[in-house]
Amino acid sequence: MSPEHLFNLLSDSTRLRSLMLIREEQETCVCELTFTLEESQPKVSRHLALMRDAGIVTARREGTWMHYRINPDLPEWASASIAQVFQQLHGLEQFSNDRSRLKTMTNRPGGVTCG
Amino acid sequence: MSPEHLFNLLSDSTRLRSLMLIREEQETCVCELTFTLEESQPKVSRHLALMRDAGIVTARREGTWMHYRINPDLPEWASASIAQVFQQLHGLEQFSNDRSRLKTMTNRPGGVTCG
DNA sequence: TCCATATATACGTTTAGGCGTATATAATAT
DNA sequence: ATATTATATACGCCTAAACGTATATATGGA
Repeated sequence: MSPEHLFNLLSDSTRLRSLMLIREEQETCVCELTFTLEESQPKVSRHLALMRDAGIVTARREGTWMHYRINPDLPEWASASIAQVFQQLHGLEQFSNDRSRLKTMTNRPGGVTCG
Repeated sequence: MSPEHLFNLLSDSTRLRSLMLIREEQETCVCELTFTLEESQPKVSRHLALMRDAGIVTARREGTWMHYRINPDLPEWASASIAQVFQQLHGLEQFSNDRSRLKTMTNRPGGVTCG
């Protein structure tokens, strides 16, 4: 993955907000993202697929749920850039609002089942 | 400027390479960028105009030359993100090659004329 | 005034990318 | 088998954005 490609993925609102939540929560399923972003399920899935295909996130199935997390095997420049960027964006209102909204969600699927 | 917008600007190769050089050199004129990137003058100018319009770089005229530098008045999250990202990308071959090529350029217009 | 150099912009074309909607797949439960 | 829930993908449409080429603007010098 080239830097240009990474930044292109970060340049869409749905993807950036999703990624911020995924990172915050370690792992997030599609239904949590559609709820939080208030976007349609196909829209969220499509954007997650783009990030998955690019290798920026990985997917894990648990029953009918798909849990997404940031790919732990990203090249150093990529994971460091993401980590630092997200630290800078964390305080912005948009992302703060998203985190708050996710907390209001009921019936969230359980988190990591062990390791 | 939104984070999405910033990342969109960083997602094009011509803009990203230009910005890396501008940051490295503090200030860079259009002719230095067209020489280094081996791209057409209109193409480089167009991309610089996009970054200028977005407020990510500023332009300073000196005779017929236009010198571009990173806008010192960017919001904190933006300037910090750029600084950290660029630190991570600095070692990548593409940008290292660009820096080397710029050094081979003769007749470069003089740098900052004072302050 | 006329020319050369450096840079910017306009125009038309082409491609990439996002969207809504419909539908397909996958797992689970009845 | 069928239904339900969660997710993914396909299709057609529409807009944004990049490109090459031509041209306009701006500065400085003869």
